[in-house]
Amino acid sequence: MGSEGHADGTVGKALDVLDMVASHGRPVRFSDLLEKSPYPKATLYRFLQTLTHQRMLAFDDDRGTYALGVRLVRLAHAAWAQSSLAPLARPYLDELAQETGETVHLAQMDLGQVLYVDKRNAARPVEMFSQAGKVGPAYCTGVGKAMLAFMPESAVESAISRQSFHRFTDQTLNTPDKLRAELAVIRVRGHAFDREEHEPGIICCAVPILARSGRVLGALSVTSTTARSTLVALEAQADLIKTCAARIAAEAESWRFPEQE
Amino acid sequence: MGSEGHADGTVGKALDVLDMVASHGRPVRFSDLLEKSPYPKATLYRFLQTLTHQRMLAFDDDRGTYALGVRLVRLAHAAWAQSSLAPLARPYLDELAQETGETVHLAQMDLGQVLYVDKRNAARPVEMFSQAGKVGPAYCTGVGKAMLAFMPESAVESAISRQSFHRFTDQTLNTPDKLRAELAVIRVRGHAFDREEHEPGIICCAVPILARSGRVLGALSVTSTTARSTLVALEAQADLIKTCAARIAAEAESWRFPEQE
DNA sequence: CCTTTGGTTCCATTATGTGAAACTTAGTCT
DNA sequence: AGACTAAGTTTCACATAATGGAACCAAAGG
Repeated sequence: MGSEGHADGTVGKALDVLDMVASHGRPVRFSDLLEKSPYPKATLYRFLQTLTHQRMLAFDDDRGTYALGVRLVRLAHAAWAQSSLAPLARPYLDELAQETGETVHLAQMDLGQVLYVDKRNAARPVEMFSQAGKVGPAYCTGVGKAMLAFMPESAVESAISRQSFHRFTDQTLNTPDKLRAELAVIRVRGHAFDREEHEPGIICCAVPILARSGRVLGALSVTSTTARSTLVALEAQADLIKTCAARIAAEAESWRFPEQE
Repeated sequence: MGSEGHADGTVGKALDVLDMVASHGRPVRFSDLLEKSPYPKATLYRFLQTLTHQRMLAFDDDRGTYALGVRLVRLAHAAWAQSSLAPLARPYLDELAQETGETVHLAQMDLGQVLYVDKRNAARPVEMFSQAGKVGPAYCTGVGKAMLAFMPESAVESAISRQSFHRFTDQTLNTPDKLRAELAVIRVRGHAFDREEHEPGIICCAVPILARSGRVLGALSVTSTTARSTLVALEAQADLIKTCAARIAAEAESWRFPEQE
């Protein structure tokens, strides 16, 4: 949903419109947007024109609908490629997936939500935007809790205030207090579990990726199913995952200026 | 780079700045951008502030550099998911990759360039340049030529005028006329080859994905290496690829309104 | 033929963006 | 240290560009 407070300036509003189109999920007509938007007809119209002209949106002539444009996919590729974490973590993910034989996720925190930036699937070798770019809840995923546990107090509270605490399964930590207690445990243990808290049958073990300064760069997880593995078995891999995370962190740290020209 | 004519309005300029950051490839300092940009200091500064505040850019405090922000990755996921082609083509790509045992690409045309929107790796993975969101030249790739061959005259000429005709290999079609001649052949034959025109040792066979109206929706290709296969062997798969493309087209066509609410 | 719904254009008003210049650091040289 | 320079940030008078109510147009429906 939109309404993230104050959309500064014209660009802010335009991007807000972009988000509205995105959140609609499928191509959307002018009048549908008009209802959702706080902007008057003419204003919204102009934004859509501009964004379409800029290829951030694509207008389908036949159906009269707007959808997100290809320019975004281009930009996102660049964003992914020049992000500090994902590209350099690639070989490490490969290795970890190899060693564990399970699905591996790399995630970052974005505005209180978990943003998956890369993935290795046990079965399916290469997945792309179908998976990278996906967002998920922070309070009931391994990676989410791993990151929260090591973030500064203020950031954690801000993130907590953004959680829905929807009860996905009966294992879901559905109150701020339960979550805070869990985070304390994770902090000393060094790794987080997902005990079927988000999806029944899905379990995982996750660790944070920490810079030397202590700042949370992201998180790394190994996911399995109750049919195939157990929490105990996953915990046995915890050190392996931690080592991997440490190596990614080290690499990220040492990546100071690959020298220009 | 840049200079795509008229950056309409404030949003246009802001997006222009976004592209400048993207095209730089790695995190960029204010002064570097200042040099490249046509905007005066204060103006550029304000844009960067706004974009950063909107999380379209991320500012690295330690290094004082700007990079593309995570919001883009989110948006791109949505763009990919609601695009008409890529999500519904997924199972077909899986199948084609399975059947051929080779690398499969799905691409669309964007502003005279090839935009790869999905990919399946060969069982024996060949490390190549392409990934979703990546762009490539149209005049020397199989998918590019396949699409051009079936686009309306005016669109083709507009695209041709945007090509660099850089000679990547000695097989590269390096003039508009050579390309036009090749397109005519492709048009009757129904499929395009890449005869190591972009990368030495890399060959492919590509077909367009056409709507019933004749409009080009995208292209599909099977790629291999000269070490492992030949053009003749690839051509033997042409019908298979065409069938696959036809099925994707049919699905795209029938996808009229999955009915709302 | 008249009405409604959905989309596009006009244009006076005013908010917003603009950019030269002044200012504040942080860094370098002597 | 002190003086100089480069890099980044803020100010402010001004003009441009965004705003949105209202008028307009085009299909669909009665």
